[in-house]
Parts: sequence; C-alpha cells; structure tokens
Amino acid sequence: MPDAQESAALGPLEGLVGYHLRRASSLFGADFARAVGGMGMRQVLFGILSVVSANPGINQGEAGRALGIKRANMVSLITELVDAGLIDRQTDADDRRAFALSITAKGVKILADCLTRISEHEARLLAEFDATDRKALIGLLRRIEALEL
Amino acid sequence: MPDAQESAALGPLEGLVGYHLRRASSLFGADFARAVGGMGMRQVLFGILSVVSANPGINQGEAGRALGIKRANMVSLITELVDAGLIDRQTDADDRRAFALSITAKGVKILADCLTRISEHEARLLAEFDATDRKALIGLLRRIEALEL
DNA sequence: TATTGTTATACTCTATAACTATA
DNA sequence: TATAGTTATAGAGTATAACAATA
Repeated sequence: MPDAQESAALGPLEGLVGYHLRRASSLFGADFARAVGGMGMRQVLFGILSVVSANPGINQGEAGRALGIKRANMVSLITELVDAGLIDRQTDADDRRAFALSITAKGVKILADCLTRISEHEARLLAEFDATDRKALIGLLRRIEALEL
Repeated sequence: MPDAQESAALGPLEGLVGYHLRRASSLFGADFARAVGGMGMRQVLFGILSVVSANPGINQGEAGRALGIKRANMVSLITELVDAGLIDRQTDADDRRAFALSITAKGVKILADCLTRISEHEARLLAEFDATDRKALIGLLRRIEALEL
C-alpha cells in the first residue's frame, strides 16, 4: 500500500482562518476547472453570467459590484462573454452612459450546462458533508462575506 | 442616513460553496494586506516563512508541497525571502541537489511581528464568531483541504 | 530512471490612474 | 460634480515544458 505521506508542519499558519480559506478556495477552484474542462469557462466569467442571468438589464458596474470586480476589469470580461455569444450588451435607453446586459439563449444553455457540471462536482467533493455541515459551512461563509474591512 | 444599498441577486451562484469560499478568501486576503501594510509581506511568503520556521532544514520541494506551491514557482519566492534576509538557503549536505532552508533571526522577528498583526486583524474580523463558530469554521475548512480531487 | 532545483514563458486575476461621455 | 465605461499598465499567483545536476 502507498503510505499516506505526512506533509510538513505548517507552523503558525495552522491557526489562521485566512490560510485555510485560501487553500479550500483554491481546491474548489481546481475542481471548478476540472468540472467545466475544455469549455473555456472560468470562475469569474461564470459568476458574471450568473448575475446577469438573475438581473436582466443590469449594467457592468452593478454586476461588478455584486461580485467584487472592479469596473476597469469588467470591460474585457464582458467583451469575452459578448464575443462568445453568451451575453448581449446594448446601450441603456434610460442612461446612455451605461450598457444594459442580458443573457442570450446560448448563454442560458451554457450557464445551465456549467451549473449542472459544477453542482455534480461539488456534490462529489462534499459527499461526506451532511446537510447540517453544508448549512453550517455556507452560513459561516456568508457571515464572512458580509463583514466590512 | 446612507441607505444600505441592496446588491444585485447572484443567481445560481448563491448556492455554490466554491463561490462563497472565493469571496471569503478574498476578503481575508485583503485584510491580510491591510494587517501587514507596508511591510512587503504577502500571503504566500508568510506561508513559506511559517513552514520553514516549523521545519528547519526543509527543502524547497517539501515546503512547496505542504503549501500547494509548484517547484518552479518556489524558486523566485525563496530568492525573495533570502534576499530579504528572512531565510537561509544552504546546500543540503546529505543531498547535494537540494537546499536546506532555515529561518534567520530576522525572519523569526518578522514572522512573529506579522503573526501578531494578522492575528489581531483576524480577531477583529471574527469578533462576532464565538468559540463554537470558529471551531466549526476551521474544522470544515480542514476537511475540505483534506479532500482529493 | 527519478528527483531537486532552474529557466523561460504564458495566462489569469487584480489594482491604479487618467481619460470620455453622459447625467 | 458624479457616474458608466474605457484604456493602459503593472503586480502577483499559478501553470507547463524543457533542462542540468545529483540520487
């Protein structure tokens, strides 16, 4: 049997929540990539697609704010999604500075497809986490997200 | 009174653990930067310093493996720490391919200083999380880290 | 033949500052 | 004067492939 190699001690790092969040997030990120492998989808893009889907007509700034993405960085991300035919970008009639974003039919399909894959992967990763564990996890993370620096 | 602006709905994203981990991790990352502001310390470097501190004589590969950092990326990171005088890099007498890393006196001081600041910041962030919450949080994250893709 | 460290390289995410056009 | 979007740019983290030295 291949012995389960002991990893080196982490030192003071072991007690820091920030470190564990980083590692756990990174693991889920790798799993995301595996789940949607070869589809050209990334976490950020999926996030934007999801927000646009839930808020038809939203503009770049609002979408970015909901996701913690800076305006300047939204530009090329939105362009990627538009070029891929997943979202539609039209000048907002009520405010000609802004764009009204909406998800396309293709976007809906891709979003659903990715969501299925990612959900399956998360289900597999969290197979040994019962309903209580999952609720606790999401609950704790939401409380962290709501914090102000 | 400044009204608490409602953020846009997240859509399907809301139910994904990976998304919440990403946001929570990012928030702690920003807090880390604030905690050690101006010291030139970063999460990755702090991690390496911590592991080297806990494992005197460890080599780059082992340290990287404990932290999920690729060998190729360890090179410049270790060089940064050596150049900053925080760790010492000497050819390992038992294996002349490898370097034996150890923390310097200055490294010990910086590590302790940073740890104090970061701990204070984490304590402030988690002020409304009681002992049970914290144990649950760290416990859940450790279980995630232990998962295999 | 496997492993340690190295170099080169590329991609992604994020951050800031300065600009335009509209409000 | 403030806001939406844009451009340019830079820093940081991470990924792969190919290589030399040593085991």
